[in-house]
Amino acid sequence: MTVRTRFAPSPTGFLHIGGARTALYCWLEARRRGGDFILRIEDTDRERSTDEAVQAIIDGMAWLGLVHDEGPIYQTHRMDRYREVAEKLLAEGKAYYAYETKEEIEAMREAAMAAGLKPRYNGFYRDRAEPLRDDPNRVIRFRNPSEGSVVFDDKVKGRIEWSNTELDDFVIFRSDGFPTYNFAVVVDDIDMGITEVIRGDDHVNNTPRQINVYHALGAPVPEFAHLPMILGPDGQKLSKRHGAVSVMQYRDDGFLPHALLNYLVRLGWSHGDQEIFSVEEMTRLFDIADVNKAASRFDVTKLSWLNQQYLKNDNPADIAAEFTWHLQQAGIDPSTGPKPKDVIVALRDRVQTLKEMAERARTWYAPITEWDPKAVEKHLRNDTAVPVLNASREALAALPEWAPEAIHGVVEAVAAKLALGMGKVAAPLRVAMTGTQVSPSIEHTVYLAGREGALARIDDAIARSGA
RNA sequence: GCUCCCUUCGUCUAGUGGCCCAGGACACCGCCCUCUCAAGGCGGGAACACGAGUUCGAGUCUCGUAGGGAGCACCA
Repeated sequence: MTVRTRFAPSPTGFLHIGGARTALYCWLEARRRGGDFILRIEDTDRERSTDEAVQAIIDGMAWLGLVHDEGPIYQTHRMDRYREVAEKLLAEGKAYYAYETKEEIEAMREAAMAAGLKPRYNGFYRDRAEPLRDDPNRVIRFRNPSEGSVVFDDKVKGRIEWSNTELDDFVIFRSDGFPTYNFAVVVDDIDMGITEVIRGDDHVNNTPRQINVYHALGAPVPEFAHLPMILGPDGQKLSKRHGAVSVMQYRDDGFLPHALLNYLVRLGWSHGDQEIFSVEEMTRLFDIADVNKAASRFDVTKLSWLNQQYLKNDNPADIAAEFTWHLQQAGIDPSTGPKPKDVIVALRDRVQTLKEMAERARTWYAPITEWDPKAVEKHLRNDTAVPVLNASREALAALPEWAPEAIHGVVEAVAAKLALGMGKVAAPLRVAMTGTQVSPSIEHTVYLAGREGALARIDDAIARSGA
């Protein structure tokens, strides 16, 4: 039987970090085992579900490259099917109608709590052969086994046993005619042939009752794998106050999709001491059974390190498009300066995100507007600055080929000619090119300014030297 | 309250009874390299929650304690 996994978010917001990891694990498990990955939208909560959220989830997954093989399948399109299955259960006596009001149920819960028991439905209508009647409070409840226990072997948590006496006859169809989650998921997972249910561990408690529904329906029970939560850096539940929780926010902040994927795959899973995994390696090495049981914390610092690893090792041409997008986001017109891929080569050892890179690249796409007074004072207004600038200008103007290596040769030649150290030559040039004391290596800094730009900036710097 | 789950350096983790007076990575500190800033190299400090037990031997198995989490809806 082919493996089939699914990612089943409810469309009530953007795709967040936790959901993305769940989707990643589902996707990887399907890929490694040659199976299918299905996207299902759990939109039966009419109050909170929105079309924008559906789109946001699809966009987030597309950016990450987590493509589904089937779907999206919408639960709201399957109402007739849920009804049909509920009718079947009713006919077989595996479910029954109940008529308590919400207030009565609430009173029941409170009484149980007061008695030190867990709040459960008391089964009032369970064995009462009352004729069907119309009632605004009519719901359908599942007839849960009253004895024995449910045992399942969770792929990440291990063996879990649950006594049926802990479970009550839960509602499978609400009075408003909509199915409830615990019922709809089972019907969906059966119909879609899901073999591995991979989801957040906030669902472990639901699993035993769902397994009972599988049994009632005579369907094979799938494998379950419950993933531990991803916490914020402070160990608290991840939320907006921790900063970015939306996957798309990470794109906006300058992270590469595969860097995020790499970070996420290592959060709760490992393969020996390996830290860097290409997507291809992940699909080969990842095994849901190797996932850790304990929750983990989200650490942007390590994500940033990983992001830089990819910035440094990817082919610049491959990330040029993503970088160009960031230039535009920063209000920079890429056509007014050097080729993005050249900028990447110069800056990738110096920044951790594409957003930072775009910011630092600004100096080559527009005239210098701010001169650091300290830089001007220290490196332009001294005895050697003007001679260095003049000699450099002359050599640069005569350079046959405008390339970093050639420019490096010019800097060395000027240093030799004036009997100065490299630093004495690079510093004034750096200030001339950027107005600051910090930039990539001097040959790249000059190169990126372009010949015309570099000569003009040198002239400007000489003017500012006070000479 | 009840049920279930979790617990190795600050963080992510390796570890499946002897290879562990616990390894890697991020972060941090120091040194080296160096045209600035980085990147890189080398080195350093830093953890088995606690207590019993099983065993010749426990981070690894069992029980308990403490701490943390999840769920207990006509929400998913």
